[in-house]
Amino acid sequence: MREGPDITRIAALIGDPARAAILQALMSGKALTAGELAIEAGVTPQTASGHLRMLSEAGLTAPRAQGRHRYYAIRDAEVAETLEALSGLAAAKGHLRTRTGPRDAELRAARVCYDHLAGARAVQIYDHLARSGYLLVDSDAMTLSVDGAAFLTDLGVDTARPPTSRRPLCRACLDWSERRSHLGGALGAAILTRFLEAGWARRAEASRHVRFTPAGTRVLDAAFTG
Amino acid sequence: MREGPDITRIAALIGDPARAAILQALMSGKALTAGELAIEAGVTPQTASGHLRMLSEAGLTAPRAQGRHRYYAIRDAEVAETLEALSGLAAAKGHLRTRTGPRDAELRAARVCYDHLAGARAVQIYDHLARSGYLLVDSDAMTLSVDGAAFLTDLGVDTARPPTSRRPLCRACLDWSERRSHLGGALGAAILTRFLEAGWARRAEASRHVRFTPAGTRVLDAAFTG
DNA sequence: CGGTTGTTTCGGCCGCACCCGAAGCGTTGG
DNA sequence: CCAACGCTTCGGGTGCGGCCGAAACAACCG
Repeated sequence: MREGPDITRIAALIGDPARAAILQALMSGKALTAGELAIEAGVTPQTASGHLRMLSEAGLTAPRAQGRHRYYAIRDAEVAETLEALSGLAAAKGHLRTRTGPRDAELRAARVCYDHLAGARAVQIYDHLARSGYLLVDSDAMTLSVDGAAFLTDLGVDTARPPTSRRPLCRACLDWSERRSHLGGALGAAILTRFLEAGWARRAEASRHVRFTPAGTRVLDAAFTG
Repeated sequence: MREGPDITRIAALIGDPARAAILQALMSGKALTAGELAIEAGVTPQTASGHLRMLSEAGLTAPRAQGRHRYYAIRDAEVAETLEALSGLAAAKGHLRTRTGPRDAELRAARVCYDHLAGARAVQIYDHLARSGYLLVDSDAMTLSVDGAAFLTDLGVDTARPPTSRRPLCRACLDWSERRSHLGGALGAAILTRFLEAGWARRAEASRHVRFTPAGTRVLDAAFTG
C-alpha cells in the first residue's frame, strides 16, 4: 500500500539515542558546534559528525561553517514543532521518568522552544493576549490587533515582521507540558528576544530552561494577568 | 543532560518500516486483525505479532480480542495527531516520492485521519464553519455556537457529545497535505460518521482514501461554500 | 611554517533487533 | 473431539547500523 509520505526515514533518524540527544540539545534554539553536541550525546566527535551529516541531509538540521568550527542548528520551526509533538506523546505515554526531579519542574515552568517561549509562563502570555482581544484567533491564522501591537510595542517588543521571511507572524504551537497552545512564529520569537534583552529572563547555560528575574516576574504579573 | 520526556523510544518504534506500515494502515481508523496487518507490512504473522506487542506496550495501539481474531487500532487521537505531524515533516523534507501517482492526489483531496476527515475537503468544511461563525475559535479550545449546532443538526450530524468521553468536542488537527487545520475531536468524528451513513461519501477498501459521491459533492458545495 | 585544535572520512568490529521456522495455545466449526 | 484457523511464544540466523581508532583536512596561532 504505502500511502502518504514516508514517515520511516525521519522517525528512524529521531529514534536513535545519540541523534535524539543532539536534537533535544538543539531545541534550546542555540547553534552548537559538532564537538559540543558530541559531548551532549555522549559519543566521540567522529560519531557525532556522522549523525549530523545524516540529520542535515534529511533536512532536520542546518550546518553553518564559521572558522574552524561548524555550528549546527534546528533547520526550521516545522522541525521544532514536530519534535514538540513527539515530546507530548512521549510525556503522555512514556513511563514516567523514574525521578522527575527539579529539572523537570523548571522545564514545565518556562523553557525555550526553538526560538520562542514555552511552558506555563508562555501559556500565560498567550492566554492573556487572546483574552484581551490583542490576538485575534481566526479560522486558521492568528493576527495581532492594532491594540495588541500597541500593547506589545509599549513593552518594547518589536512587532514589525521582517519582510524577508515567509514565516507567519503568529502561530499556535502545542505545548507538551501544558497540553495547550502557546505563541510561536515570528512574534513569539520577538517576545522572547525582548524578555532576554530587557533582563526580565535569563537562559540557563546548557539547558532549555529559562529563569525569570524578579523584574521579569513583576512585568509578567503586571502586564499579563487577567 | 537528558531534558524533558524521552522521545527516543517512541520515535524508534515508529522508525521501523514494518511498524510504520502497520501504523499508517491503522490511520484509516479501522481496527485490523494481526494477520491483515502482517500482509500490509509485508512480514510474516509472527513478526507482526511481535511488533504489535511492542506498539501496544508503548501505548500506541490498543488490542481487542474478538473470537479467534485479535483486532488492533490506534490507541487515541493524540497518537494519530503525532503521526500526522510526522507525515507533515516527511512530506516537507522527504525527497519527493519518485512517482506521486494518482493515489497521492486522492489522499490529498479527502482521507480519513483516525476517525475524522482530512485533506482539502476537510479543510473546506472547517473553513466554512469558522467563517460563518458556527465554530467559535477561542484562545485555546473551540466551541460550537448555537447557530452552528443548528446548522449541523439540520444536516443530520449528531452534535450531542457523548458524556462518557473526556474527549474535547472540537479540536484543530494539523493537515499534512494542506498544511492547515481541519476539524478533529468528537465533532469531526460525528461529521465523518454522518457523511458515510448518508451515502455522501464512501471509504476505499484498504486505504485511507475517501471518495465523495455525486450527492455528497452536491451537499458539500451547497452547504459548505462561501 | 610546524603545532594545535576542531571536524570529517575511512575501515573494521560488534551488538542489537528484525526476521522467519517450528512449536504451543485458544477459538471456532464440523 | 479432532481438525482447521488465527495468533502468539521461542530459538537461532543474519544483516544493518552505531561506535570507535586511526588518519586525512582545514583553520587559527605562535
